[in-house]
Amino acid sequence: MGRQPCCDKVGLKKGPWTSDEDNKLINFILANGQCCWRAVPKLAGLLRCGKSCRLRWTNYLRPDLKRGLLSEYEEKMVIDLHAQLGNRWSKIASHLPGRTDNEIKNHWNTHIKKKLRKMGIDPLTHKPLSTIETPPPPPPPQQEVQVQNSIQEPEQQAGRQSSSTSDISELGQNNEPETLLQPARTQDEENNIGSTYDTMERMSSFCIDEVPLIEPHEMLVPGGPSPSSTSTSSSTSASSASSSSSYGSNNILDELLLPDFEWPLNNVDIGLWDDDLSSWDLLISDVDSGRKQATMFDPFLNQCPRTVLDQDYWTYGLL
DNA sequence: AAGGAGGCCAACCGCGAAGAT
DNA sequence: TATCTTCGCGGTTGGCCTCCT
Repeated sequence: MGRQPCCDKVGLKKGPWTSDEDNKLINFILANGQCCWRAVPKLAGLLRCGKSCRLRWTNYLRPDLKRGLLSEYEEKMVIDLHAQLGNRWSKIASHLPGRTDNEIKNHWNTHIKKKLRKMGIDPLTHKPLSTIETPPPPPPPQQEVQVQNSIQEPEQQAGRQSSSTSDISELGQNNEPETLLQPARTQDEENNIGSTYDTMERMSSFCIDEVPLIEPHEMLVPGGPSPSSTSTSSSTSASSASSSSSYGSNNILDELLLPDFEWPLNNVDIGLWDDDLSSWDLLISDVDSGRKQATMFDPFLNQCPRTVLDQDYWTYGLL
């Protein structure tokens, strides 16, 4: 059977996204949630294929994304996870809230690989490049246990960053060759890894990876809620937007007119794309504690379709 | 200051998996 | 069961940016 192209190539735009396209996509997804991606471009009024929209959203526009370089701790997690999972970037990314598989993949290829090689470690196998130079491995503790420790004691890890090299080396040496060369794992093993990193995921307490899926019949049709109305203060919150993007998408929040939505700027200064998510946490915890602050979001909550907003994780996640 | 080289990263491509018919 | 559709993943590419000469 012939495989159909993901979209009609004719007439569809490719290449860097413009801020206008970003706005359309953001507005559409904020208003409607994620539905079938194939339908998104049409409904959002974009000349892109659904795949492109999904990528743009997941890799760049999602509000929960962290921007900027991976921290030492995140980097170490990536290395540990890569040793266990191999090039399964999406799996690795799922353990690093706010990071995308693409981002991790890029970081791996551009930074970590080099770092490891510099340290004398083969980034593919996580074993020493030259076994001659390395001392015999210490009595092998369980690798999973080691990883678990590294996750459960982030502060300690940070405190002994200088020893991270040896940690990684040990990790590599402790790996059975077949484990290293066979990244594929059983479901049980993956669950194990998942539980291993639960702590990390809980630490974040903020993951809106799951923008609610909605049924097509629940979807609002373009251009979303009251496209004619203009946001009064969205640009204020955008003042701290990260500059990490190139290709004309910088400061998209400066231009982004979220539908009738005012960020609660009186109390919390939030940069949507700030590296520091503490403001988000503050916001979330405010909402969480008895939802006293729920009124902060009224303007937006009232404007969005119920199918989207009456789900707790959506409310907590995005707002 | 100009030009070249390499780094970096957003986006694209093609494949496989999973679900629907 | 076979075929089709859609989505997600991993590898790769293209082009901007920065550094070096």
